[in-house]
Amino acid sequence: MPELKLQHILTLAELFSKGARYNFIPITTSSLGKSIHKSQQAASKHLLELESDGYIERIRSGTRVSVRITTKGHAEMIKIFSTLKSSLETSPSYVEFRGVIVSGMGEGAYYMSMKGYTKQFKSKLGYVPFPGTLNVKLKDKEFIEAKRSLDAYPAVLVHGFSDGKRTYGWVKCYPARVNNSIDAALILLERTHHDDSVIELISKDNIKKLTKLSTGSQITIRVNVKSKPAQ
Amino acid sequence: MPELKLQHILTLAELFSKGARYNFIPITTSSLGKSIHKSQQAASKHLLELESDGYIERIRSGTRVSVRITTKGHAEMIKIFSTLKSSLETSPSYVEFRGVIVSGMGEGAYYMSMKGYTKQFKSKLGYVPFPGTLNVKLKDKEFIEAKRSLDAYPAVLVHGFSDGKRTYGWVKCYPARVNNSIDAALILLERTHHDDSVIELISKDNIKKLTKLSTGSQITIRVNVKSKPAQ
DNA sequence: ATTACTATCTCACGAGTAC
DNA sequence: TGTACTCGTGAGATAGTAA
Repeated sequence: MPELKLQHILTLAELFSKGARYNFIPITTSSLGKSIHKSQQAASKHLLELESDGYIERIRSGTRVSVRITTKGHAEMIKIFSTLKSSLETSPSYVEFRGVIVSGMGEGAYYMSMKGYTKQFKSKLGYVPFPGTLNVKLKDKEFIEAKRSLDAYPAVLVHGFSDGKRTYGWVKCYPARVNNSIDAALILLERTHHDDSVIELISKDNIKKLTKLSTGSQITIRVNVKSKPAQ
Repeated sequence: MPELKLQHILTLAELFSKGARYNFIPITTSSLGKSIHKSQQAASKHLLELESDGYIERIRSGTRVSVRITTKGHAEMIKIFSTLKSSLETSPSYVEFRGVIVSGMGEGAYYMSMKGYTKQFKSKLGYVPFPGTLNVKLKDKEFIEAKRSLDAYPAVLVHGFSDGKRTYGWVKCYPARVNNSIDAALILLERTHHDDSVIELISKDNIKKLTKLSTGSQITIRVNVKSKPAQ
């Protein structure tokens, strides 16, 4: 918990940038005000307060005023910096879904077994999925919303195709982990037959068998989002 | 220049810590208030404002409220973090003095040539100094103050000694660079004959000859302070 | 040209409280 | 339990201005 007032952070940072850590740096309140996008008066007050709180020292030589950051000021800055750093770093980079298994093999299974798809699964995911998708019903709004925002993240794109009679839409695959043990892929279909509250998973193996789970069981799915969302 | 209000930084950092970057995290305003050391009302207002500014999203499921940080919120946090990071990193870690040469060889030269000192100089600095100290008169207050605070930093300590008749005080040596070209050492004496506005330098060679400077010339001395001041 | 005072305004915060 | 309204207080910012 920093004792340094939040509104002084940028002022102190500016002084650091000017090299005021170990040397007295001449500075005017109006130039400082410009740097921190505040008025001259605000800059003056900041210096006054930083000084009385022991974060900086000041020296006047006639008209010139020079400022140096104290050890305490340095320490305080590091403290805030570390707080932000750790809060940014401890942030896990996956999207998690929780829900219950609703059906073993829906009609999705049929489509996903078509040659036009399986060829691409093999080359892009490295395997031909077990014939049957696992459908998971999301119960909480936050997971449904999370599913909606998933397509802002990079995915493995399996293109649609045509078999002469009709066309089949694209499939976006998000490598995922089920119950922190089974590798799978969460798939988003161009043409889905489910509402937003259901997600579909494919996997090399039969997830239900491997996990000994059945319809009604609760499961957790994690999708890694290493990179930043496209924007 | 962050658009994020400064008072929201710690709130947003707290949400990051709770893992709200990629997932909706359930949170109550009172627990959040405690975390940021503000009231429940303040926390509520922060969330409201962060939401309307587009830094977070919220979802209510009945009584439960979940929060997720948006890409914009993430970017803004990174921006502030980078600002602080660069201001801390660009900070040079030396103390600089500027002044004019005032005398070639003062009485300091006599003492510094005594065996009791030269033996230690040889072993601790690696050389026997040129017989003669360079005295530099500091004109600006900030340099005089900088000299005073110098002894908070680690130095090479040359112990005092006695020759039977009298004792000679310790000498603190701060490895330094003159005019960014000559290696030397700024020395602080236990018993000095100068006032605070004069610094003394010793060097392996004759600084004046090497730099072709003479009494009255302006010179710059840098003393590295890699480590943090003792405190 | 400076710095920093005074007055004024805005807004962040907490207390109380409705829902 | 929760959230978030209103209201009062005071801190932070600016304009004007003295020195």
